[in-house]
Amino acid sequence: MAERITAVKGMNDLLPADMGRWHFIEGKVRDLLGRYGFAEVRTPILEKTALFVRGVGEGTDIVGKEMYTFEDRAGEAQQGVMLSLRPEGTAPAVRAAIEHNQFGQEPLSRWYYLGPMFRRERQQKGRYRQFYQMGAEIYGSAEPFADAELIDAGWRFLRALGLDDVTLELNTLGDEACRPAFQNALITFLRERTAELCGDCQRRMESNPLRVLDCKNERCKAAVAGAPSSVDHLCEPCRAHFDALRALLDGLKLPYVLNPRIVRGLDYYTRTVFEFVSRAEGEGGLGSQNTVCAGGRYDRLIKSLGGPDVPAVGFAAGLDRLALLLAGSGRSFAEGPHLFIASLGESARVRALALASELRAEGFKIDQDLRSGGLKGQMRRADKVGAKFVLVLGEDELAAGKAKLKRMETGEEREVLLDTLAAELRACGS
RNA sequence: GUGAGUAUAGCUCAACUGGCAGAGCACGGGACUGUGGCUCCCGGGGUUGCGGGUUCGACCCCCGCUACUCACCCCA
Repeated sequence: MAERITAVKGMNDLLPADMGRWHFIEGKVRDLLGRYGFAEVRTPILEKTALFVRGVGEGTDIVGKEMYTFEDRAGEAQQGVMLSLRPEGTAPAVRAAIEHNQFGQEPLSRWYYLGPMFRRERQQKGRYRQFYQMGAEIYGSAEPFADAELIDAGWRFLRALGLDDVTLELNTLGDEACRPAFQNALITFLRERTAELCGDCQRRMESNPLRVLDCKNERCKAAVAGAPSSVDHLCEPCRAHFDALRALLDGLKLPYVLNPRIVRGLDYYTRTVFEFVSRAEGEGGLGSQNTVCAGGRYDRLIKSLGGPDVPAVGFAAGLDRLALLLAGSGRSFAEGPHLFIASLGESARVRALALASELRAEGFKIDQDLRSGGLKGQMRRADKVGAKFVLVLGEDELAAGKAKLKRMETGEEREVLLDTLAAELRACGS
């Protein structure tokens, strides 16, 4: 036997049995975001590495050590260009918007994307090297109304999935006017308590002091309990923005908790940041990877990527994690056929093939067993694939232009004319 | 990148102190000649992750490797 070639580490096959959940999630993305006026954009999976270095931030872990990067084959006279599999969706969407002059043509745009992202991390529950993200972005409004509508869209999306134990956590990071002062205050505070911090945090103090606030170590948590909060160091415009957003969320009856420990891992965020966190625990939960959707405002990103000075706010949701939550919910997302046609005898088989084709053309989802076999086996098959109805087509029925239509759920069965079968199925509410 | 745990049938797991590798589910068939689910019966399926060592004998003990899982880190 030849040696087997297996999938690349951290990259999962989504098998047909999983797709019911995924279609459900993707359907809700299109439905919900469509209602809010978001239009889909699809960008390439491969981008120039420079896009992420500039857009996401050179110092971030994502860009610094998690990207799949390689040199493109060199052309005739030029050097190869460094390319990367996209690790996130915002920078590519912004790149496309700039490239196609979206900002020159529409002062306000709502875009969403959906697709695979790649990060070379050590995988664990809900964290894979190829994973799927949906993201929504609003370009062109600096006002808190944009933040509020976007958060509302994320909230309604998660509710539409039936995820009730998800909570919204909110924070603000300030902007270039007030964040430096806050960071200085924080660093001063931390320096006085260096001895109480874990090794990781002593390192983070210099590299990314905000992260110390997010440490799970109990001693660190205690040490930073009285740390300065970004909310207390906001400049006047940032404070007004945050207060207005909170009032708008209250008006939307959208519950949230303030969490000063939320810090985003991407450099481009300003002002508003938020996370939707799943509180489900145990088998159906997500363990430590429980942030299911997260985002914030990034007013400087478009300009820093060479576009006009246009403000933006957006979020991304991890679809693998949502699928995991749905899988643990015990709900069924089976996509069974309307009708399974069971045929007996060669001429009935021939008729069944044509009948299936006609009904499929009418819009019905039809299944049949393509192997010859007894009625029992075909019934079992129909049950297994979750068919709502079974049509039993034998030689006797065929001669009379009839067949028996059985509703699987109740077992009731009655004769129907083949000519009126489509109308019958429609009437049955299938 | 760091730490811990696990590895036996497609899946979930058994197998006493080292003594013939098993069950449930799933799959196929039958009980029921043209009626699914429930029940009962039968069946196919295995290099016990890989390599070495100890032993009369290894799923079991020892060493190495690999993979996976969870956690840290990071993030959605």
